[in-house]
Amino acid sequence: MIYSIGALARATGVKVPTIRYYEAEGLIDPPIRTEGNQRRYQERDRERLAFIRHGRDLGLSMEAIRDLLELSAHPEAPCARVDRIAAEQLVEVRARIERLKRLEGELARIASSCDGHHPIADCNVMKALSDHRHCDGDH
Amino acid sequence: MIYSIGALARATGVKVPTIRYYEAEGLIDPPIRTEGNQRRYQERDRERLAFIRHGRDLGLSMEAIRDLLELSAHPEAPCARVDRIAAEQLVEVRARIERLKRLEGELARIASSCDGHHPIADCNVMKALSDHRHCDGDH
DNA sequence: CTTGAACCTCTAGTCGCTAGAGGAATTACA
DNA sequence: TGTAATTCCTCTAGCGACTAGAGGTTCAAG
Repeated sequence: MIYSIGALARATGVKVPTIRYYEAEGLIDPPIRTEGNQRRYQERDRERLAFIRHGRDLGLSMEAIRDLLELSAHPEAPCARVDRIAAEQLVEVRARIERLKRLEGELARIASSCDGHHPIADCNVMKALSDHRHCDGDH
Repeated sequence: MIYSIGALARATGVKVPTIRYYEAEGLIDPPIRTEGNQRRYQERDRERLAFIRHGRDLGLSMEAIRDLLELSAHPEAPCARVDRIAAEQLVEVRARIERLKRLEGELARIASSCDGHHPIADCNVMKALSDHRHCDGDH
């Protein structure tokens, strides 16, 4: 199976300019070209791009993905670093969730105190934003 | 109370270059200057900056904050738009939490399947990243 | 063979800051 | 009052991870 850049984009869900960007950043190899200078990709390019996409969706940085791709080139090495990258990401995701939950609580409190009908001068949303003392969070 | 830019930074938790950036972006007014061209802020500048900071901490975009500041200049208008901005933000925050929770689940599954001791070729983390079929999420 | 979609490169813009250079003003202390 | 440390000034450039657009070329279908 041979893909044009657009076909590859459809097959992986990565947009065309993003594919070119990944190539420029060295995450994927420059593919072969047609006589007319257009990119043509193969199955293994599609697999690599799917790997990248999945990692990005999981919140991995391009840096982390670059590391993983580098590691995958040495399949005989122990996978301790692979494990660590995943674990670090998990810690970060959990922290983000915690933080967002605190924000959710405060936003819910703020938003529910407003019926949208009184003048701005009396609006509790505005008051809440002006005055941080009501918050329990540490933001 | 008069603040130098550094004192204002300490008082609000907004970093010095960020204050200058907000000024350049028109979120805060250019303050008065000393003879030697240094910025000097007053209480109301501090309040406005605290408002901005609080909004940013709640995840509001600079755009949304700009809108709110604009609205606050018309304290007699009804606060329906204020309410809508807060409600929209709440919806977004909840969506972000949902999404992150799905990622957390997948990352936990991936990370727990790896003890860090086997070769990369056999690593489940790498396999999971290469192959999206095991995921239940829609990412 | 023509037409229209998809492709090419290149530059610049997005958001919300952050870092650094190179120099001037202010403040604290002797 | 002198001087040294700190803070301040402007300006430009960089970050991550793309996205948009201009202006031109190639490909594939009919």
